[in-house]
Order: sequence, then structure tokens, then C-alpha cells
Amino acid sequence: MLDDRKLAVLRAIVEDYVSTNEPVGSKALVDRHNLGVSPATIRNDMAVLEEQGYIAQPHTSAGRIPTDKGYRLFVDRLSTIKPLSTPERRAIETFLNGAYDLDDVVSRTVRLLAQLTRQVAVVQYPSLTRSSVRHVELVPVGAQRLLLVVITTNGRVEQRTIETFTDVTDDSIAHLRALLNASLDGRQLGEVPLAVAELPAQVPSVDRPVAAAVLSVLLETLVEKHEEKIVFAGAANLAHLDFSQSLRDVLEALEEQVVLMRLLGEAGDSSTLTVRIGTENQLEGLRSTSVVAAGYGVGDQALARLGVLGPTRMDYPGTMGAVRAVARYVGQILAGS
Amino acid sequence: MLDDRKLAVLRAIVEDYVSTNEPVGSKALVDRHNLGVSPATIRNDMAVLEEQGYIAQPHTSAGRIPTDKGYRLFVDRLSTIKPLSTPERRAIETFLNGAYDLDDVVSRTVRLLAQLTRQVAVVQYPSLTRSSVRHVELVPVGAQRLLLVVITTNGRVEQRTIETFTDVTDDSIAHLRALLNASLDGRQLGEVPLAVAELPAQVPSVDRPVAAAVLSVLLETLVEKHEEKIVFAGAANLAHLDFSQSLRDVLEALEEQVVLMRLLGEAGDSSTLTVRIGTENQLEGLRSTSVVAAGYGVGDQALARLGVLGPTRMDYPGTMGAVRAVARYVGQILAGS
DNA sequence: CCTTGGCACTCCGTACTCCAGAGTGCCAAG
DNA sequence: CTTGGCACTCTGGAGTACGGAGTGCCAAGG
Repeated sequence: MLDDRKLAVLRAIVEDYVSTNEPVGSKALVDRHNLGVSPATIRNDMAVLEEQGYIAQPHTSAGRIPTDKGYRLFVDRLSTIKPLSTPERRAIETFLNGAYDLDDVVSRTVRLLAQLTRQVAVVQYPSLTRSSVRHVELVPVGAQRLLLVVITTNGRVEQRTIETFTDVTDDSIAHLRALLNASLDGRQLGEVPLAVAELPAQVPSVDRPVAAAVLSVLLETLVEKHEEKIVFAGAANLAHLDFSQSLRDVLEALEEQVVLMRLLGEAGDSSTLTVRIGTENQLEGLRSTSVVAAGYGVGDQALARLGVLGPTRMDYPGTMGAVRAVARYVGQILAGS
Repeated sequence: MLDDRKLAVLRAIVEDYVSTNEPVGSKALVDRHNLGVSPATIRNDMAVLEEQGYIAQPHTSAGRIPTDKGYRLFVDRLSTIKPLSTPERRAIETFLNGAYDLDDVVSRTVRLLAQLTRQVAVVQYPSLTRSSVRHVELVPVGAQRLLLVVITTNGRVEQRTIETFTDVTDDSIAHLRALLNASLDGRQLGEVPLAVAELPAQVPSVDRPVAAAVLSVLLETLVEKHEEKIVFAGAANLAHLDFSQSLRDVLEALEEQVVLMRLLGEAGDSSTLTVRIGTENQLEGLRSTSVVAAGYGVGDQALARLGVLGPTRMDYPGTMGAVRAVARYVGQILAGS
């Protein structure tokens, strides 16, 4: 269907359009890439590519620009991920090594990725499911309120306040705390629900209501909340693009955790790069943006995802290289901590 | 210098310009406000106002727009803070009451304020200086690393990892933890540095280096880090404004914690509203934005600040009302927890 | 001394036309 | 299948004209 030269033409169109942001014509194409044929020949090829839906022209008698389908073919078959330069690698290292905290790792990562790609970076907090409980703390706060703190092996600390609605004696709290630690210490988070189910039986009946409240909050905290937390950076990089009308939509999407979740997509292997181009991600208002995302984590197991959002007219090889490199490095950092 | 009618003219110009976003002329002015005089008279007044620097015209033969100085006079003398409507108050209540967490309070507050004012909201995390230590936890994490967790009375949890560079026995850790809690529990954060200074003497000399590392991290955590944390929301509200060239600058400023700190300004009384108009805040790129900020906290003591950033052409009375109301309500929430 | 109507003037924004340039599609020849 | 030629289309910028809004000034009136 598409011979080698037509594919070369498509690649050249994508590359030129990405770098110049202007529709590219047949003459410019033969000038900048030595294709060894004349503009007229290119025009014939372009007509075929257009008929098949890989490129389009904004107006009659303008150059061609790639369609989403064209970018898709480019990403899948015509490009190779561009490795980062040495200075870039070094920047990643020095920047991320300074982090002292999970929060800090995430916030540094997102800023780093935004700077590297000059686009909007999005990072999801690592999931806890693969880590274990290291310690549970239960502290009275004010009259009828407790603070529950769970410390996990990957350095994460989750906290929640709990309304008890009745006064609780210090003894009861101490007892409950001891019970929790005895039962949960060292346990993988995935096993927590089972372990928790057995606990109420061991609590004196007076404290049952309080224990129930604590346990339900504990489950909520570990199982649900943290999965959703996502941060972004680099919104300023959108401004110099000519988004104009849809800029507002994009900014709105970035402030919606749920939307960002869907954008980053399902967690898979750590190493897999996902690219969603234009209308491939269903969201209204993100029709002209692409997302390059990857899982990151320890070993092969992805803990969460991170990625970059930019215009469909994006440097895919470079962006993919940056996302992959950062994802790997963050994985190493997390493994070491 | 400026008689009552000239002030009324200035007020009318500000109000009209804010609502229409177009330079306002003498005829439109007498039509919309019943000033009881003719356009020619208004023109004379306008000439005076312009000479004094309160208004300016974009071009000869265009209407007038307020200058920063004009807005300043308007805010100081010509406007009264607009109280929120009942539905708005109710929205604040229901929205903020659902929060279960300090993080949650802050993130809900910032989104609420952005929505109420349809501008960019900025909220600083509450300072810890007025609260007390409720509990200190020290947990081994991996081989040569400790996790320090400090729980404070206002429900905040601070965490940091510490490199020890040597192996530490569980006994040493337990001892150090007991020591920390004995010495710091219930102490106001302001007093912590003094209390900490006395601790090393009570540690066996073998553990001195580790203790020193822990204490220095403890001080850092409580005294420095948390003061800087600031979040924002509502960037999408900037898009529909015609910022165009400076939009990038504004977005960049919003991602710089330090810049946001300076924007919110010094903490003063809880109840004081601060308004910085245009060039009054020295920052490049924020020349055409204004900031309305207020301290919030428990009682009269401000713990931190929150505010709104928008174009100088802003509804000051409405924005000030929203900021004041939200600040008060957040104070109540914090006092109750 | 302030206010008012009249009037000439300035300038913006829009609409319109015109033209060059870039790019295309098609065709016939190699 | 490739290529040069050619007529055609469309965009974008430059130039021009013009209505409208608004001003500043002046002289008259209260």
C-alpha cells in the first residue's frame, strides 16, 4: 500500500511540521531532505497519503500537515526513541538525588520532566500496594478525635483524623495501637484487609465502635485515597503554543485529578511507553493534545505512572526518550530508599 | 483637590471598566449613572483626574481607563467590601466541612476560592509556630536510614528520612525516641530549639552522631520547610482573560513557591485584607495583575495567608469579600480541629 | 467660577480591494 | 513511474477609505 518512499515522505512531513509549525509543501520537502526525486513526484505521493488519511491540508493550495493517524504511523513505525544527551542525564541525576522525601521526589520529578520536555508534566504518586506496613500510630487529638498515621516501607506516610463521637481512654488507645501494630507490622498492604477483618474480635466490647471507626478509616486510607493523587507542572509551557481557544480546556483538565488519571492510563509494565495522540484520548478539549506516559516503579512492577502532555504537533522521539529516562531513574531512586 | 463629584466619576469609571472591559467615555458615563450633569462637565472632571494620574486614555480619542493609582484610591476610599450572598456562604460551609485532613482543608479551600472569585486562588499551608508537638515517632527504614515523624496539635504531620551512615541498634532508637517524646511532648514549636539544645548531653556517646543528625533534621523540618509550601488553583480562569503576552509570565510565577510567598506578603493580623495593585508588587511579569490576600488562623493570630490573583481590572469589592469570608471560615475549621 | 452645548479634530477598528507568493492538480512527454 | 510545465486556488499582508466614538476647546449662560 505504502512503499518505502511514501513512508519517508510522511516521516519528513512530520519532522518538518514539528520543527517549523507550518504546513509543509512538496518543494520545501525535496530541498530539506535529499529524497532524490522531483517535487512533482512528491506531490503524487502526498496525494496518496492524503487519500489514505495520513496527512491533510488546512486549505486548498497550502502545504500538508500530519493527521492523528499520520502521527500514529510515525510513532509506531517511522521513529526511534531518542536517547537523552549526557548533560541531560546528568541533570536528571543531580536533580533527583537531592530529594529527601517522597513528596520531594515527586515534586522534583514533575518539575524536571516539564523542564526537559518543555511541556506539561504529570506524575502520579506511587501506589502503596506493593509496599508493607512499617508502623501504625494512633494519637489522641482534641476531645473526641484520633489521628491515625501509617508509615510504609517505601517512606510514605499516610495520615487521617477520625471522629470517635465518644470519649476514649488513653488505655483503650494504647491497647488498640498495640493490637494494630502486632497485627499489621511488616504486612504487605494487599494483605491488610484480611488482617483487619480479624481484629474486632480481639477488642473489648466497650471499644468496638471506636475500633470499627479506626479500621474503616485505615482501609480507606490505604486502599483508595492515595491512588488518586496526581501533580503537574509546566503549565507555562502551554502559553507560548498557539492553543488559544482550547487553552482553557487544557488547564481545566489539568486541575481535575480524575481526568489526569484517565489520561495517564492503566498501569502496566514499568518499561512500557504509552502514546495517545489527539482524538485517541476521548476527552473533550484535549482533542489537539497528545500524551506520552510510562509506568515507573521498582523492578518490573509499575507502582504508578508519569508522563507528558503536549500538542499533537510534538517531538515524539525526544519526548518519549525523556519520559522513559525519567521513569527509569525515579524507579531507581524509589528502589534505593 | 478632588471634590465629591470627581470621586464619584472615578468610582463610576472603575465600575464600568471592570464590568465592560472597555475604555469608558463621558457620554456612556452620564447614561449609566445618574450624575445629574452633562457629558461636557464630566469631561472637565476627567481631564483633572487624568492630570492627577488616576485615569489614562489608551489613545487620543478613546475613553478612559483607571491607572493603578486610580484603583488604589477606589479600593481605599470609594468602595466597600461586598458581603457574600447566602448561597455563597452556604457553599463555603458545605464544601469545607467535608474535609478530613489538613491537606484536604487546604486543597478544598484553594479550589473553593478559585471558583468563588473566578480567578486564581493561592493558599499557604498554616504555619506550625503556634501549635505544639503532640508526638514524635522514630522508625527504622532500611539499613542506615530512619524516618522521623512529628505530629502536631493542629493535625499536621511532618515527615523526613534521615541518613545515619552507620547501623543503629533498635535499642538506641527506642531510647532516642523516648527521650524525644519526654522532652518535646506538649511543647510549643517555638520552644523546640531550646529543648533540643539540651538533649545531646543525655545521649550515650556512641549514639551522639545519630542523635545529632536526627535533631538537625527535626529543627529543619519544624522551622523551615513548612513555611514555604503553597498551592494554587484556578489557572484556567486566566485563559479567558486577554492576557496574551504575559500569560506565560503569570503561569511561571504561579509555579514558583518563592514568588508566591512574596505575593501573599507578610503575615499580619488575621483579619487584615491586603491589596496589591499592578506595579505595587514589584515582580516582572505581574505588572498587570493584582493580589488580594488575607491572613487566616485561629483567633487573632494569623497562621498563614491566602489570596487571589487576577487582572488589575478586577472586581475588588467582590473579591475582597470572598477572600475575607473564606479566610474566616478556614480559621474556624482549623480552630475546631 | 462652574456648567453647558456646539464644533472641529483625532484616532481606532472594520471593511474592502489588490497583489504577490506558495502550493496544488493535472496533463502530456520521456 | 517520473518529470517539467502550466493554469488555478487560496492565504496573508499592504494599502485605502470611512464611520463612529470620544476628546479638547471655546464662548455663552447661570
